[in-house]
Amino acid sequence: MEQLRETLKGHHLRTTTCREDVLLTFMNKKNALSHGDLEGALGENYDRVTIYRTLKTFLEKGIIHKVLDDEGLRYALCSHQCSEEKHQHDHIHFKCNACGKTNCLENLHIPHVTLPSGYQPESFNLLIQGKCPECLGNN
Amino acid sequence: MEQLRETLKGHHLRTTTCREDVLLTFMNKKNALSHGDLEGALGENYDRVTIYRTLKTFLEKGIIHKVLDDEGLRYALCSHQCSEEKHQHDHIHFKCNACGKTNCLENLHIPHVTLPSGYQPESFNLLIQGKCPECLGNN
DNA sequence: AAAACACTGCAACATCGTTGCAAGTGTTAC
DNA sequence: GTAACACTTGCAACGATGTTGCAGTGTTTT
Repeated sequence: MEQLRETLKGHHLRTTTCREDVLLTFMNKKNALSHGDLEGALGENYDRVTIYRTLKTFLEKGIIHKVLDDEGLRYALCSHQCSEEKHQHDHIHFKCNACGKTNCLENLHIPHVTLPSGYQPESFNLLIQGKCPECLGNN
Repeated sequence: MEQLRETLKGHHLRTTTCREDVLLTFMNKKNALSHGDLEGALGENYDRVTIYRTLKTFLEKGIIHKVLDDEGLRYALCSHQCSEEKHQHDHIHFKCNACGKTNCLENLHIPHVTLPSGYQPESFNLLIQGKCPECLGNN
């Protein structure tokens, strides 16, 4: 709980109950969350718009990042310390086609890809879809 | 023009002017297109809903596939012959942050990634963002 | 304590995508 | 060619998603 406040303070944000709750939700559920997920979890306490704005603020400050799969947009906590100035997001995300959850695979990096000449890459994002260990275990 | 009809026939679809026009638009513009792009190009001739349904049908039949970047959902022609039964889409997409266009890089494949044990991958999707040759040339 | 600033909720709006239904069109069989 | 059928389209309505302006409230700073 103190840690939450540290995180917010560290990114120059005021600690409000909404921000604490959103951050807490991200830390409890470990997978990526959509606005709808958060609204489902916290919607009785906070306005839809406030949740949108909280996500936008967290994005700008580098607390969370976007995660994309074929179903749409979600968000997940940044693992390495990102800030407003610098984001480091050459992520691998894994989406399970059985349970539908999407996670960051933290400790992998994306192998080098040789692009055709003339292309100047700036960021990489790999989405792998398949079955996650938990779903395979339940067969 | 005949080729269009062949493509539609080959996927067991009736040839209608809307489907021909949508297909033609994909073949002329080479980058990935959103529903909005198509509505802008063809909206005076066809209803919004019809375009949505055409995209949905093309997706199901394997004529186009989804392309995701940080801005949302687009569609692009399938290069290899996909069908209703089988899609092969381990794609690399390049999105230019200057002009905003997203393209498939056809001739590259995604290098092998070793996943933690327990994960069973089924498909791979790599999005690279940066600057495209055309935009770099204009500096 | 007052002024400046940031956050929230509400209302309204814009965009995006879906569904049901009636009318129209392409395809097949004769 | 024509009739019957199934598929496709346009319209209207709806739901979901995301944004903006503004007034009220709470925080910081001095």
